Amino acid sequence: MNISKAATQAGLTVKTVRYYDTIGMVCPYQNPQTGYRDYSERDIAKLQFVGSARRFNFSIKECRELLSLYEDENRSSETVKALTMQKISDIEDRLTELTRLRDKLAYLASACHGDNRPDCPILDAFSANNLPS
Amino acid sequence: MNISKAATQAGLTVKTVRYYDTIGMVCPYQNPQTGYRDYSERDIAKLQFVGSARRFNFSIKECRELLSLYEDENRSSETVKALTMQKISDIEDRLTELTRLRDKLAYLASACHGDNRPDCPILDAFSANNLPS
DNA sequence: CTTTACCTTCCCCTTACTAGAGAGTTTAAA
DNA sequence: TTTAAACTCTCTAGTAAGGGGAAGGTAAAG
Repeated sequence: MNISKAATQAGLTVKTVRYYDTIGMVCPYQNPQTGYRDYSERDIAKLQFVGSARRFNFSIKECRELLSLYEDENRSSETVKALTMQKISDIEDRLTELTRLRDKLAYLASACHGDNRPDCPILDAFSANNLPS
Repeated sequence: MNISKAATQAGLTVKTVRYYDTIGMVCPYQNPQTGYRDYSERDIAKLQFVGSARRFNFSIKECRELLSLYEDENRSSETVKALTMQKISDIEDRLTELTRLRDKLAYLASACHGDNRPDCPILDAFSANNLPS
């Protein structure tokens, strides 16, 4: 299967699929005459797997780990679960941080009258360096 | 004031402060003999301002806009408020997305026994491409 | 046989810095 | 006064994860 069909099947762009080859993550057979890549069903499955994991916010490095577990017949689910729990924890930290950020900004916006007068609590807050934490 | 004191005052690293000079955001006087940067009080204020805005998740580009508003005596708070409201909206989109992501991962993790057996619902789910939305 | 739609590699661009090399400068101690 | 530490400078290269586009080869359809 050529690269654009492979990309479509996996819900990725051609650029991304080619990138996954160059970094050694999903490397299809490559015709030595033409240089064209030829994706097998197994390659497609791997691309789909990586695509899913990426959409779950796993980094390329983590995708590599997951992929090797995925390909390992003798794997245990222990490692995968640990990786996933860690990822959940990361996401929750990020959620906390973003929520706080939004609340701060909402507070500032509510205090800003938003008309043409030159005084502005938002800029003042940035400047004063005494933001509500 | 030398660069390391400037950085400390603004709660930034020396590298970052130097970077802000090279990209033309906060450019101090530079001694033509030694090449050493010399930060004025005004420069420090700008660094602090940018530091705050960055901590509020404003991009460098947005910081430039805010900075020009900050420096413009005739600015209106309208623009600043609009920028902030947009940023709040961006953050809320991101919150929604991350929450959904966490819920999906939590669901998968709960289905995974996480022991030494080789079967793993998480990997199966990534592979099957039929994830719960 | 030609046109169009692919494919390839190659290099630069992005964001917002960070790390480190190699060389010059300032400051404080001996 | 010398010397050594602690600064400073520029420059290059790297990060994550690809995107954009050029120059050139190839495949499939008419």
